[in-house]
This record gives sequence, C-alpha cells and structure tokens, in this order.
Amino acid sequence: MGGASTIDPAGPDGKRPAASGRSRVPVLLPLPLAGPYDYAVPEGWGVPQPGTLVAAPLGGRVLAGAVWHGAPDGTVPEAKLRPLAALLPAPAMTAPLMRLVDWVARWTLSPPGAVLRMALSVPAALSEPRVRSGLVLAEGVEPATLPKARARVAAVLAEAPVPWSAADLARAAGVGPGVVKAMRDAGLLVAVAMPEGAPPRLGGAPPALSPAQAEAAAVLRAAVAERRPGATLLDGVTGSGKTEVYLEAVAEAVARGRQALVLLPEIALSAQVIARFRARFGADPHVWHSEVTGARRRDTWRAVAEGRAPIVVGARSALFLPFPDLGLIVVDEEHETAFKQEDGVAYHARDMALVRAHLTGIPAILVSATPSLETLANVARGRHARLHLPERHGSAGMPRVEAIDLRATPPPRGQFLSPPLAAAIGETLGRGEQALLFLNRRGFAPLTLCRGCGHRFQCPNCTAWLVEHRYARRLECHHCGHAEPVPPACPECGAEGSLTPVGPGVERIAAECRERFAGARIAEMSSDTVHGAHTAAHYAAMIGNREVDLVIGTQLVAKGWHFPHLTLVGVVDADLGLAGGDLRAAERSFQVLHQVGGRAGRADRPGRVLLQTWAPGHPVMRALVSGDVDRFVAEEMAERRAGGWPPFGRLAALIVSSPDQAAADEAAEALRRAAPGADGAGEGFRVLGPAPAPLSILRGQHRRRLLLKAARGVDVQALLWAWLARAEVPRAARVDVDVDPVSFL
DNA sequence: AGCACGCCGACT
DNA sequence: GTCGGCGTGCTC
Repeated sequence: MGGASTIDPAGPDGKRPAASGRSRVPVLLPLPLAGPYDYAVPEGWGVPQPGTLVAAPLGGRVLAGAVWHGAPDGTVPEAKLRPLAALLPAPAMTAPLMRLVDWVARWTLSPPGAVLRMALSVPAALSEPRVRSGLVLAEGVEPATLPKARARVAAVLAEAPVPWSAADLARAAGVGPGVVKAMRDAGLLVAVAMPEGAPPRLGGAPPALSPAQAEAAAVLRAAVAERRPGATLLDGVTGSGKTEVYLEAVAEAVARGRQALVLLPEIALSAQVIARFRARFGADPHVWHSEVTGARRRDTWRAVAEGRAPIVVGARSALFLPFPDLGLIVVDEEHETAFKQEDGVAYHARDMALVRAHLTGIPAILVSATPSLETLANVARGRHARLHLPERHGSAGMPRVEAIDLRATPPPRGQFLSPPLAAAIGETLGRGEQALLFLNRRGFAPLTLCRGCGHRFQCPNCTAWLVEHRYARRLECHHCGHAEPVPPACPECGAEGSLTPVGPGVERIAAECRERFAGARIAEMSSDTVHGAHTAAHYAAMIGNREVDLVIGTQLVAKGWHFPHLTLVGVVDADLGLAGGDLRAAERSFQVLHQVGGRAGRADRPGRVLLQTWAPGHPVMRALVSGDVDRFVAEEMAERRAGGWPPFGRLAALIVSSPDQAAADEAAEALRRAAPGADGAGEGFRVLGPAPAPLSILRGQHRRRLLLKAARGVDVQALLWAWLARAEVPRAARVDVDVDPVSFL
C-alpha cells in the first residue's frame, strides 16, 4: 500500500550501458507522469510484449512498471534512453486491464501512471514468488518415544505426511506454537519448501430457490455461460433472495473455469456476507480490501494473477486486480456511495466495473434493494437489463412504517425520543423483543455552546463545530481528527458550568435510554465502539444471542445485518440527511432509511419502523410510509430531468484548495476567467461558481468549487482538459478534478 | 512519488 | 562563517 515501490532488480546492476540502436518500448511507471517513458531493451531479450511487467531505472532508483501498448513516444533521443533492468517474474498485465487503466485515466483526468499504481499496489507480489516452507517429521523420529504434546504433533504429521505450516500444525495437534517451535529447534521437525496454494476446491449445491429466484438465476447463468456482455440490474426488497441468485451466476463462472469478482462497499464489516459464500461453495472466497495486508495481500494478488483465485470478494480497489480470465463482475449494494473514491484518482468503482466488464466482454450484475437513479435511468434507456425479485413467500414481509410528527408530539424538553417512540420501545422491550434506534451522528452532542456568552466550539482547521464525546471527555472534529479536552470553563468569558450540549448524538440517545428504560441492556454501535470485522462480529453475536435489548447505532447498523429478534426500528432524526441542499440528499436519505428499516422483523414476527420527523409530508417520508417507491423515484427523476441534473445531465467539479485563503480565491477566479465558452456557458454546458465549498476550510485548506454542468453527450473530459491547460493557477493552490461527483463537500 | 538542487534564518 | 528549512523541477 502507498508509496511507489522500489524493487530489487533481479537483473543487471545499475550501471548505464549506452543504448545503441536497439529497440525501444514504452513503459508506464506507477507515478503521476503525463504518459509512458521510452526504454531501451537490452540485447538478447527479444521485444517484450505489451503488459510485460519490468523493472525500470528512473533517476536513482528502480521501479516496477508495465510495458505499455501503443507505439513508443520516440521524441526522447536515443542517448537518453536507459535499458530496462529486468523482467519481473509475474504474469503480464492483460490487454483489457491495460485498456481499463487508460480508460479510467482518461475519464478521471488522472495521469495514467497514477491509475497503474492502483493495479500494481502490491510490490512484493511482483518479485520472485515467496518460497513458503512447511514442516515435516524428521526421518527416524518415533512418535511413541516422545512426550505427550510432541507425540500429538508427530501423530498429526504421521497421519498427513505433507508439509504443514507451523500455525496449522499447532492448531491441528492442539498444542501451543511453542511446542512446534521447540521441536523444530530440536531437529524433530524439518522445514521443506511448500508447494504454492492450490485453488480452493469449490463445491456445494444451489440452495432451494423460489420460482422467481430460479428464473432470474437461469437468465444470469445463461449470460455468464455465453459470455454475453452487458449489465443487468438485480433488484428486490431486503429478504427477496438477491444474494442467492447472483451466487448462482458466480457458480456458473466458476464452473466454466473463469473467475468472478464481487465488489462490496466497506467489506471489513461484511463477515456475514463472506459466510454466505462459504456456505454456498464450501470454501472461503479470496478477500480483498485495505485491511488485508502483508503476506496475505501478496499471496492473494498472486493467486488472482495466476488464476488460482476463482472467486474474489473485495472493496472498490479489487477492481484493479490482475484477473487473467474474468467471467463475471457483480456489484452488490450498487447504490452505495462508498464505491466512489474521493481522493487521488476520483473514480466510481460501480461505473468503472461496468467499463471493465465491457472491455473484457463479459456480463456484469448490479445488485440493490434501492437502486441508484443512475442505474434506474440506464434501465429505462435500455442500456441495462433488469431482473426484479418479488417479495418472498413465507417471509415476515416488509415492516410497517409510520412517521411520528414531531410538531404534534415533540419530545420532552432536553430529550430526543418523542412519547410515541418511547412508548413503542417500552412495549417492544416488554414483549422480550429487541429494538434499534438509528441516528447517523457519533458522539454526545454535535455542538457545544456557552450559555453565558454564546461562544461555540469550532475546529481550528475546519469550518465545523467540535463534537462532544462524553466517554472520551473530548471535543473532536469529525473531519480532521483535531481533539481537545472539554474545558472546565468557557474559554471566551471564563464562566464556569455554562457549557451546554446542543443536539443529540448516539451517546446522548444512549444516556436518555438508560434513564428511561432502566434495566434494559443497551449496545452502542458506532465507529467509536466497533473497530473492524472482529468487534462487529462480537456485537452481532451478542445481539443474535439476545444478550442485548436495545441497539443504538449510526449508519454502521444499517448494513446487511440480520438480527432475528429485532422487531422495532426507531429513526431518531429522519430529516438529518435532507439538510444541506445536496443534489442526492433525498435519494440517499431514502436509501439509508429504507435499509435501516429493513433490519426490523425479518423472522416470523412483523417489524415496525417509526420515523421521527418535522416534515412528515416530505416525499422521502411519504415514500417510506406508503412503500410507493416507484412514485418517489418518478418524482425525483422528474425533478432531475427538469433541472438537467444527473442522470439526465453530467457534472464535473473543480476543487481548488490552498492553505492560503487569498491564493485559493485567486486560483478560483483564474479558473473562472479561463472557463470554456462565452462567460462560462456554451453549447450544452454551463460553469457554476466559484463558491466556497460547504466545508470552506478543511484540514487547514481553504476550498473553492466550480461546477461544470453539461448535457449528456457533451465531451466533458475534452472541455476540462482544455480548460485546465488554459487556466493560470497560482502555484500555492492546487486544483482537483472530480468527474461525476457524488459528494458535494 | 522521490530526490536533487537552490536560496534565506539560527547555531557552533 | 556553516547546517538546514522545504519550494521547484526532473526523471525515459
């Protein structure tokens, strides 16, 4: 991860033999350079094919790069060329992956090398394959003569005389790792080279599918079998069995000897999803995300490149793995904004997954209970097919959703649960069932102010309030990580005991519940209490075992969990996501609230969802209460169409940032002056801004935004290239480009 | 991304 | 008088 990697040139030393009249090849390096560099091919190598991974000297170091496709640049004089240092012992990049790199670079206006960097993110995997050693019994060792623990180890090896890893061996023998180590040191065990991991043996049979599932699965299996390019939306409510259906498509790819890639948002918390793959195929899929590091990361990359990984389940970065024979890409929860990478190369993994599938000539499946408007528009245009799963027979059905009008039944002063919601929680707990309260805000209170002088605690690096975290006794900025202790007195007027928390976070809701539902066992789930897959699984088990009565959580609890005893979901502030005028605020609110509501009543008992809102008439609330999703989508689509917004128009953002406010303003003005067209408007496009970004100072950077809004069919990239080339931006400011922005921060 | 070269403050 | 801050520019 991070850092373009120097690698050990397995080949010649770093001297510079003159390159004389030999062939030259373009080599793309994992650096933000404008394009590939030309290199001389040492004598006797032959001409390396495009995609070949090579070690190339650059300045004083040697980098891993890829021989690129297309003609060498040719303008660099022969004498300046340096010879390639070595061919790397790793499979060459495939043509579709090289084309993907070019495609993403062009689309995002990033240097191709910056994109290549994502595809060569595992430097260790590019050098000589790791020789793993395993342990076998030394010759002539007689198990019977050994002490008990050692005898058990010997027995395991006698039973299965293949090389074992030390950890596996200790586990199988039921002894500590020390025993195995001591036996090796004593010469009772010897290390031998272990063969590279064979592909997992996949087996398993399809589960019993409903007729609708079976029909959808058959369509998708056929598409995979025939390698039919094109995308299909697979949608249906929570519990309609979408996963089982796409797993059949995965099974088809595997049966044909091809690989399948399944992209998920934030995989770290989806242990339950991995378990479903295991249940279906009898073996774990290869897993890829940022928390997979070290030897595991290297082995997985290698297994993918060598075709030994039939199924890969991964976060967005898995999109750039070197599959030699990909047969299917699935994007699960395709509406999730986590698929959009914001920093560095700003790409949307869902959209680029469709590109990779297209370039590879294979089918793609987009899966969601609440598809994005982009995807629905593509279905409407006939660009994607659609398979819709109806609600499943025999399931609990969709929960009943009701809005609580806070204007009519407000919470008591200083509290946040309205009487109807509090009553419903009390009844649920009284029946011995579980309830979940959802509030997408960490900490105790989002704002602290002084009752004496009105002072508000603000982050020194960002335009944001500091959030009180009462357990940690700190005021924290959720944008830059700044934290300070809660002071005993107001720093402005010196008054003591005058600081007042304003508004709720999950900690405050938990405090209120402890008071109101004495004796209830409460679990708080937010990124402050749940750190990664392990704790998440722990919480899930506690909830599943009914060791918890009331769950209070942030967005984290909305994701894919199945809690069979949970029958009530209360949304503390259903209006929260609607503030701020974001283009997709309504769509996203609907998706999140629908998803968290889906946690209620999945077993035999009906679920109930209560939404606390000040605006029960808002289209999002009406859609959730009535369940009339189609109408909501139609209204939202009509608004977007009328305004020329995505998915009916295109957007690109230019984000100016600088530690110096004047430089940021100057750069923004320079961009404005250089805007394409007459005064920023032309055939099918218009430039909006500059305006301060919603977080006008973030991590000490002053930020300004300009927005290019264009009709579909306008070559946005061409406009942006010309625009950026024209603009004279002061050095003290930088400009980032975000094509198809998802977030407007 | 590194790494080198190149001009202005606080130390032996 | 030097060590060293990181601003700017180059790497086939």
